[in-house]
Formats: sequence, structure tokens, C-alpha cells
Amino acid sequence: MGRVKLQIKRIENNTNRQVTYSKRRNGLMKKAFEISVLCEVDVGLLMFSPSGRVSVFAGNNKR
Amino acid sequence: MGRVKLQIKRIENNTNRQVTYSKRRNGLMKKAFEISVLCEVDVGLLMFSPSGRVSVFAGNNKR
DNA sequence: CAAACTATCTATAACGC
DNA sequence: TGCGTTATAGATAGTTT
Repeated sequence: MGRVKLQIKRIENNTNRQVTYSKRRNGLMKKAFEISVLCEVDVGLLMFSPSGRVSVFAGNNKR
Repeated sequence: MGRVKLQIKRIENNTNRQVTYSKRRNGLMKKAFEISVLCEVDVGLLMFSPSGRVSVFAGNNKR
């Protein structure tokens, strides 16, 4: 997506890599939430950022 | 996406819910892979389908 | 610097075989 | 039932504020 097609390889620029991480992390969490609701499945998603922060999403159909 | 705007709620039709699960599961795994490479982060993704099957993605930047 | 914008790319809902 | 196509909604790379 975006203005240009992006090659799937490590983003060398530190700032840009961090910005992209923030954006895509949000998108990935949203997608995980959506599939858990739409399809009534249990989903667990874990991301460990280079800075040591962890993002977690857990969606389950029992709620 | 798709032909119509989709409400984020359980898909009632069993067949359609299964089809949507297959498609979105693939999309979600791909996204997880991409963020792990682009941003050099460790990512774990787990999905438990209603039929009992489990899908796992694990991407880490040590490889 | 981070938040918002927007042009463009990608994912996917409905459809067709 | 499953796989490929098409039209469109959604995500996002680069830009602007």
C-alpha cells in the first residue's frame, strides 16, 4: 500500500522503521481483532519491538 | 474491503464464515511476516479455528 | 517530533467457473 | 466445495502541517 510498492526487507532507516512498526502494529492488531469477531476464533498475537516493548492482542470467542 | 462494507460482527452463515476465516488467516499471517522482516521484530501469531485446527506463525529477526 | 493527510497499493467480499 | 476473478473497501508510504 502507500505511495510506492515496498520491498519486503529490513527498513534500514531507524526512524522510518520505527514509524512503520507503529503503523503496521496497529493494522495487524485490528486485523487480529476482526478475524476473532467475524469468524469466532481464538487469536493470540505477540510482538516484541527492538526497544523491548511488547504488544499483545488476545481475542477469544467466549466473551 | 471487498464489494461491500463489512460490519465487524460474527458471520452467521457457516460456510461463509469458514471461507472468510481461510482468506483472512492467510492475510494475517502474511502481514505478520512482513512486519517481522520490515521492522526486524519478533512476532508470534496463534489462531485456533472452531474446528480445532491451530495456525501458527513465528517470525524472528535472528534468522 | 508527532499527528494528519492523501495518493496509491493491498486485501478481500461477492461473484463466476 | 473449492479456486480464480473483479470491484471496492481498507491499509499504509511518503508528504504535509
